[in-house]
Amino acid sequence: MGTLTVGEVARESGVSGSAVRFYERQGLITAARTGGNQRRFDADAACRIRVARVAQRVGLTVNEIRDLLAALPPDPQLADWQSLHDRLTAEAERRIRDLHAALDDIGSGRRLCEL
Amino acid sequence: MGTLTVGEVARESGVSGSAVRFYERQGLITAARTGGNQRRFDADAACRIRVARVAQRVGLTVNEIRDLLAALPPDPQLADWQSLHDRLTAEAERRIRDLHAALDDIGSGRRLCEL
DNA sequence: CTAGGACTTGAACTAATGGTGAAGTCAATG
DNA sequence: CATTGACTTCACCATTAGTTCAAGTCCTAG
Repeated sequence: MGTLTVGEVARESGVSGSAVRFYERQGLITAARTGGNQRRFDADAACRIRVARVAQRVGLTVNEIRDLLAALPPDPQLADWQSLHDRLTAEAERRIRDLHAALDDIGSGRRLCEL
Repeated sequence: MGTLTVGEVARESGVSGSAVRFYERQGLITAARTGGNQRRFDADAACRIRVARVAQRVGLTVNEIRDLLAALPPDPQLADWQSLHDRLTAEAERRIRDLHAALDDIGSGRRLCEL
């Protein structure tokens, strides 16, 4: 039973209202509707958005974040957040490894550029 | 005195002809023109493009790569490529540090998500 | 000298990304 | 019961990195 409005979630998560609606359209968060068709969010919505913003810094797209958050059940427990954290961490580490691989390719400058 | 056509640079660098023209428009490479207005590239053009592609993997945009390559003189020497390499490496390392910072933020899961 | 493959331009198009804005509707309060 | 702020949808915007198209021009090998 959601109780939070778009504006409240926006304030709690630090993003704009239009972003909150955008994230709902993209499936990062879900909302119940009032009789007057307004969105009402659960307490974990702002939380999901905060995680999403960190995930964006890691370089995940909104689509990838949707998939990541899809693994999170409604009314998530500590262990659920923990496992999300682990998956995000793993992804960040994978991207760091990719950058190191690019660095190695740069290092082999001769292969990059025979003059 | 450029001698390479668009097609030759494309083959040597592994990108399409339209991409070669695109990179010229964006200032990543420069071309002389024949009497008949065709592009003729110097030997370092394919080289620049290979560097550009690695830079893209590092996450630089075409605009950023233009700025990076702007530091490379015409007829670049080994030391010029070396310094380019160093700047690109520094940029990659900066991005790796950003990812580590994001990882740290994830680590502070409690701050991310008070439930 | 001529055939045809490679080249020229500029504009339109693609496709993804991450939202924002306008016009109109709802709801809580004084 | 009217105001006002929050809400609604959907179309649109801007950026990024090219690709594609058409109509025409160049250049090189035979």
